[in-house]
Amino acid sequence: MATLYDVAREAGVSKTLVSRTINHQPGVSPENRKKIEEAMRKLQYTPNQVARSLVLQKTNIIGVVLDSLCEPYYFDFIRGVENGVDDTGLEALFCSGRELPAKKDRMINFFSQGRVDGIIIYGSATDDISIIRRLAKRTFPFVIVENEAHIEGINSIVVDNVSGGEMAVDHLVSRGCRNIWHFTGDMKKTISQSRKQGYLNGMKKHGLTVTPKMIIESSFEEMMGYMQMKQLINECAGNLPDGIFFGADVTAVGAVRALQEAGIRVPEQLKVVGFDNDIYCTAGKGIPGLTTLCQPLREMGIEAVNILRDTIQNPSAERKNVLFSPKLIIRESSSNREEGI
Amino acid sequence: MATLYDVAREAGVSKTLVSRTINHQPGVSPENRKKIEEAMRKLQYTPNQVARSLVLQKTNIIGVVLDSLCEPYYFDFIRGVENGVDDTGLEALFCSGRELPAKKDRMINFFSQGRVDGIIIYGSATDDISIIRRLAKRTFPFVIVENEAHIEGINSIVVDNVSGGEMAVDHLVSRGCRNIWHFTGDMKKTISQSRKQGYLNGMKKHGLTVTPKMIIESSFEEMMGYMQMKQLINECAGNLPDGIFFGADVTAVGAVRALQEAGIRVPEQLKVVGFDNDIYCTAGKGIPGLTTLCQPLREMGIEAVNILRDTIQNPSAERKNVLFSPKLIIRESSSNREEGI
DNA sequence: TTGTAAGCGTTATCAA
DNA sequence: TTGATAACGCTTACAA
Repeated sequence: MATLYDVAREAGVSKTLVSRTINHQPGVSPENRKKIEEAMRKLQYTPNQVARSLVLQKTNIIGVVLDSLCEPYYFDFIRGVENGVDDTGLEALFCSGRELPAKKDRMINFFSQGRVDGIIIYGSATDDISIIRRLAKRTFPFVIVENEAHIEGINSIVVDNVSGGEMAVDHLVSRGCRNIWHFTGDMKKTISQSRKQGYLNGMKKHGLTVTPKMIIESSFEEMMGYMQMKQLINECAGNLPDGIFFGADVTAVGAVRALQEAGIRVPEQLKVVGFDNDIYCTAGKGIPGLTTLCQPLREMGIEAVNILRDTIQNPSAERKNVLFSPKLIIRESSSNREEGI
Repeated sequence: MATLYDVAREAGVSKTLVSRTINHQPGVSPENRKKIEEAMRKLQYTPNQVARSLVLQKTNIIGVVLDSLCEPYYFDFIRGVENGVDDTGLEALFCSGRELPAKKDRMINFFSQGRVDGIIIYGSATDDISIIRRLAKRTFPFVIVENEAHIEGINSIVVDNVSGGEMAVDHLVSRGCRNIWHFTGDMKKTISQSRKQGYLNGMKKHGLTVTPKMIIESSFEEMMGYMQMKQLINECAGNLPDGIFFGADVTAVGAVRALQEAGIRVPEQLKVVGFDNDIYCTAGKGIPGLTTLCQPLREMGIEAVNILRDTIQNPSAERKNVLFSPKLIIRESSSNREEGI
């Protein structure tokens, strides 16, 4: 690979002039500029960005660490990040922690050793919190998204999952439900904990009592929702709830399938609210449209980039904590058909 | 950010010893090693990998450029790449060209300016070929995947799409079809061109004539398949084919939906073969299991990493061209129910 | 307009 | 075992 020095020699000028030519700076005579451009072409010169990053002390890259790159759930967030860097001169590079805390730690370290100007860390695993805490001790710019880690002095973007849970209960109550149960998400994620808290708050607000059996600890897997619902149908026979709030759409989809198989009609006998507006997991599944809480993931991706840019530009500026509100999307799974709603 | 020099000063030793300590090299007395480690901790020292990359002339990164990061189709390939770099000391960083040739060009340039040791370029757009040709003129290590670009002296990994098309026709013929039509994929992708060629080869082999109306130029969109099939049903009324080979599952899914709506039974009246084994687009769609040609995308991802590692290690070695075979997966959409197959 | 030289944060060679 | 010192490929005062 030809270097800037090679070009200078070939063109018979100093490195300074070549550097200026590359960077479209003034102070090069037209003749020399032409000679240099010719030399660059002849030698197939490409500037070495690593050397450039070293002297400029910036890479113009932001690193994005997700839990997985093989999960449609992240698509909107990824799009947001991609749109966020558009026309900023930055590029976003993505990698995944593959749902393993050690791997995520590794990727965060990888990036933070000067390889990028800042990091976006997506995910809400409680295991991540110590990793984040460690990173927070340094001055490296980063922003966490989704994790309600409650760490002082770091950038964060979260959805108000507690109020989302409350909204779900409010909605079910408004549709006439009184016996509302909750399937949690994976409780090792802070979002699941908050959504559960929202459920509890909502129930309390409406004067509805919650007993332990009304809360089913589930996960973010369709099969889990299916199996647990199936078991519930067996165990509770005639004592099923009239409404269920699921910590995630994917769980709801599995559970609704179990209900359908058992001949229990949704929403007539049991109303359902999910979380995430996960169109990939609901599309074409032959289940009623799922009422759900939608997170503005694309906007969050854009905002993550913006916040990070601010911190990179002004590292001593105060960190930001942004709270987005989920939006209730009402569909068939919670409708009152008999009332024509 | 503290530098190696800061650590050396703090520990009262030379940079050499600090460097050796970081890299776990011999030649440091235990006392000094301890002092240095303490200083590193105290200063929260993190080695600057950009500086390291500059002097070592390698980054230990491989860049992966996809057409999109928001497309489940790539999941298996991504997994393959992730598995491929495991335990190699390399990391894979992903980005997307967002289906725009200019953007893809930009990302390839971005990577190839010394920011990574090698690039995996996925996609078969004909627009990409000039980009690749340009990159091929340089010595930068890369491997293209999927694109049958027929460029000398570069690494490539492709699936034998021609033979895939032939296999599809063979299979339909073996199931009694004689009037077999073809919905192409996006014809701006080389894979679509090859699959069409395979269809033509197969038809010829079996002595079946192909007229222009039997080939429908389609795309990789479900809606496109749906609309075109609908139109075909209107136009051809009683003259529909008895078998269709689709250049992609996603198109097939749309078309089958149109057939179902028109009361045309698959596979009884019309047998269908797709391409890609795209479980995300077929799952739970309430259509019969789709007979399809499966590409070993995960293996291809692993192989891409391996080939790239070889080229990085030995840049003067001959480039490799690897051909994977698609595998026919027989499902209900092409079954002979009356014969009990 | 031009070129010299210092420096970015590392590694590595070579004396001491 | 140590520590100068010269790279790596670039940018940027500063001087000419």
